[in-house]
Amino acid sequence: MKKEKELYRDFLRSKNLKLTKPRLVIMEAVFENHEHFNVDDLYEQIKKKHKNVSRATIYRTVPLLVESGLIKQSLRCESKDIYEHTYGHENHLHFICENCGKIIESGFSDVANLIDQLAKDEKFKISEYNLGARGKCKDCQ
Amino acid sequence: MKKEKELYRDFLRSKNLKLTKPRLVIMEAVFENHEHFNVDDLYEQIKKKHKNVSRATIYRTVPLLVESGLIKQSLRCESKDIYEHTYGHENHLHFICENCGKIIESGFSDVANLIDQLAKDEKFKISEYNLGARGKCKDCQ
DNA sequence: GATGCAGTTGAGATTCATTCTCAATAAACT
DNA sequence: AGTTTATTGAGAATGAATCTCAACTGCATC
Ligand SMILES: [Mn+2]
Ligand SMILES: [Mn+2]
Ligand SMILES: [Zn+2]
Ligand SMILES: [Zn+2]
Repeated sequence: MKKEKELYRDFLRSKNLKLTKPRLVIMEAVFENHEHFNVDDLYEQIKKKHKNVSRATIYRTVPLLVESGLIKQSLRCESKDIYEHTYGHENHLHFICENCGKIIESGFSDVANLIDQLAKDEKFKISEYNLGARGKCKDCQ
Repeated sequence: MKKEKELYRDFLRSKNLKLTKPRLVIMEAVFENHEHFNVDDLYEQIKKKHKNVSRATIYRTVPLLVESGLIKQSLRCESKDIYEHTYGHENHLHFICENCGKIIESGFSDVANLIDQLAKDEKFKISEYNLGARGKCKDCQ
């Protein structure tokens, strides 16, 4: 079984939640592509494969995927919360173009090291970084 | 005249916008306290001083304040956009406690320098940094 | 300090992402 | 298979943010 499915199943079990068909379909869709996505993107992607799941269920499942550590919420874009699967991927930061909506990924570890130091100074325990910037991509300036 | 009012007036003039009473009331309210705020906070604050301004006008004015450089949008909190006046203040990043909601401010420039370099590599023009982390403050661990 | 014009306001309607409700259904365990 | 308990889908509800438009106001000009 794929590592992420195992992790998901164990996570659900640990919370007395059931590994249902919709929950599996959603999780698989999330790992099917490597783009950042919002709930509606996911809904359409799943619909295209004729494995329909309601929006309500996607809205309910995404927070579970976040809690399980498989995906992370990213900077919001066009008034919608966006996510990306992060399990098995390097941390990185996001540059979001305010004009065309494009998301550019960039390095992370140097920035994270610096912030870790600042957090340490404040005795703050980081659980999730929120790092990026808005602006104009090179095509939109 | 206060420096920020001057800057505001010049900004408005440069865009052929009028310095109206509501716009002035809102700007003054923003500089009256040093907390992070959302539109509703501002609305209530202004109402308390009996200088009522409609929510619609606040929603219309806040983006102008952002564009003028007097305030910045910060990390959103409880599904609402939050802001802080930044004119005359050092840039800083935010550590948000997931438990008690406290916002801790910390240094910035080293982190910004690093990110500036990464953005330069991508030919990305930053208009707004979005830097911080969620986690637990020292009192909540 | 009256006039004209373009930008502005407030109130309420509207949009739209997200959350909620609840009756019907499915997973998990014995 | 039967029992229990969580889950689902459809649509209603919520609420932050935006839009509409008739009445109003800042401001430049005379
Ligand atoms: Mn990413
Ligand atoms: Mn701050
Ligand atoms: Zn762009
Ligand atoms: Zn705390």
